[in-house]
Amino acid sequence: MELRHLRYFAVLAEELHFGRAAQRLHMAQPPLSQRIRDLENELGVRLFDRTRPRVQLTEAGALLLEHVRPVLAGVDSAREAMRRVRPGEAGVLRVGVPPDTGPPVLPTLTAGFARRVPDVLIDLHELTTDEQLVRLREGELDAGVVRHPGTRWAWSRARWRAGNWASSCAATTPRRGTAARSGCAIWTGRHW
Amino acid sequence: MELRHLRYFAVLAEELHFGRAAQRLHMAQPPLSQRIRDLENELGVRLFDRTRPRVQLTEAGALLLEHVRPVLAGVDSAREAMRRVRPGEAGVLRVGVPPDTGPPVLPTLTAGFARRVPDVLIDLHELTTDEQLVRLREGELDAGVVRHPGTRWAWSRARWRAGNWASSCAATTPRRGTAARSGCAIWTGRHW
DNA sequence: TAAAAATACTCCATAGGTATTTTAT
DNA sequence: ATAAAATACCTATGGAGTATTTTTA
Repeated sequence: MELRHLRYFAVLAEELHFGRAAQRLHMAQPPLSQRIRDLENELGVRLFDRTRPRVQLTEAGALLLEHVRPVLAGVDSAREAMRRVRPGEAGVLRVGVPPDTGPPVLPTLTAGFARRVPDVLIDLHELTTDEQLVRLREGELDAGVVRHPGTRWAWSRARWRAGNWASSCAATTPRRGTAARSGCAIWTGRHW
Repeated sequence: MELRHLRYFAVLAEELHFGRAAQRLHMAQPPLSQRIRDLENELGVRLFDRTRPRVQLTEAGALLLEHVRPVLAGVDSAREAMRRVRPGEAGVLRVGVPPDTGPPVLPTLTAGFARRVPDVLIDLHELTTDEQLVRLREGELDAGVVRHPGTRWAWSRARWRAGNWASSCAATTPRRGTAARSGCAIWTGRHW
């Protein structure tokens, strides 16, 4: 049993739908089914009832969820504690944002990022996408925020695979001279 | 970050010695060093001080340990809860023990096993090793307890690799007709 | 019949092992 | 010089992906 299984279980317990849960977990549906099956096999207990029209938690599943939630919360708080150990160490993150990014979006982005990465100062620059690309190439920006026409961010999938998934924050490593030189906001160095 | 890393970290934090910790974890020293390094890289924090004559927890390491202990305890209690969900389901475990197994050993074994696997009844039979082997082959026993001349149980390593490590309890799956037919007490089906 | 979960397979990332080197006393 | 941890390299298990089948409403 690994945290992976518990995370998957917790999300599925919320969604009660393998397809949607897999989507939220940025993965395909079959591996999610497999991991849940593995967990059930290891514990020797059926956690979800798939016979009904809708997937439902079994009694055992509900009981497990009560145990799993504090465990996952504990892991999060451990991460958080480790972040606070190195205050300000990570330096400044220079971010480009579209010029017309209004109050509903920008505060949400910065607040969310600051909560996740408290030891990084955000240095915002209002720039068009073209300008952002130029400065990213020049190493004058560490990250760029883009608004995608669709409902999802264009880079979500790629950033997730690169290990830098940060919700609605596009972010690269803040160490100067290393990031952005490659010409995009994806960086594989540090997990946030 | 997976439970694997946290388990390794917790043991190393107790032993403060990579070699001994690896031994306790039934693994070689290099992979332990690697996993600890991975954890340190992911958290961006040094957890152990290797420069001193003895390995020591850093301040960050000590802080992490406080977070990790309740997490691991929570996982254990989750497992425990899942075990209690299926009372008696696992059936009867027929165990052979040497005829001269006295009070200090046998109660420890049975009590330890009952604590780990509360939903299995133990059916003890006093038998010599030869008799045990015969009955294991015939499917009349599920497991055999042997006393090894050395300080460790002969099967420990093998059982660990098979996923059935159970401290000082030799145990196979209690499902009749499946275990022991292979002629030994090792079974890879169910993790306890 | 349509939607959703399970299965079959393929591939790759990561964990573990062995041999060796580096480091610190 | 010795003990211990780190590194290099190889192997293999397990997890994720795609395609497909099964199930059930």
